[in-house]
Amino acid sequence: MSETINPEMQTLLELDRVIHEPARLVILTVCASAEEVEFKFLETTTGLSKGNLSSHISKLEQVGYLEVFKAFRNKMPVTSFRITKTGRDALAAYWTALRGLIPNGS
Amino acid sequence: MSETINPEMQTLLELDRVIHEPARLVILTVCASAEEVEFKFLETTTGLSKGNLSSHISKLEQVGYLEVFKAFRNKMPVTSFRITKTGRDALAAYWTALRGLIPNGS
DNA sequence: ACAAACCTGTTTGTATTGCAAACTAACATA
DNA sequence: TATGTTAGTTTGCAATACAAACAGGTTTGT
Repeated sequence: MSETINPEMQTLLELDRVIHEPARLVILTVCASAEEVEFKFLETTTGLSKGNLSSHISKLEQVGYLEVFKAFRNKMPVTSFRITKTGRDALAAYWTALRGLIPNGS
Repeated sequence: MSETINPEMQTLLELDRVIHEPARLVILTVCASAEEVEFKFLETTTGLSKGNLSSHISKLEQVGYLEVFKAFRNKMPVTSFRITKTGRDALAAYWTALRGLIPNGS
């Protein structure tokens, strides 16, 4: 009945959608490159608007890819993030999946 | 005012969203691998539902990445697609962009 | 001849996103 | 006091993704 579905297609269709969103991929990548990252830093390095950044971060927190730390510095709120092991693994898996999908030539 | 934004981040955030959607990436990839592709073939090779497939194809047609040909075979409607030059170029550009983004190691 | 089932797609309705403008809250400065 | 700044969240809207329902026609069975 059902002809076989190309496994590469399957892989593509099963990509982690949380990470696949470019804004979140950027955020997660930045977080993966440092122990701990602050909101303001993310804002400037990514160029995302505060609101957009805030909601994408919420999503990443929801799914457990990021931990959020709230504190005060000079009496001002400072929110920081750390990527979790789950998040790091998910990111690695995403890149691995993509690496397998990209065609060689042009 | 604005501290510089990492150019790799920029690249990521500027990925062609039409192609970035996995379903459409699959469709376009299949279409790029053959002269002409039929709806039914796409349905079975991609595993997408008819409705889903239909609307993604509409989108790809809208932006000029796909041409649509309607005909009848054995009295039944048969819809076929060809990737356009624009579409092929966009797909190549997408892969090129990604290739530059994927980290080497794990 | 007639209806039930099937084929090939499209349209519709819903739920989820992505996004930035508007907002909150607290501190700084004049 | 009031005016602005910093740091982030919430709200509201537009765009998307998705599958269920639908449409138009053909074939099969009786």
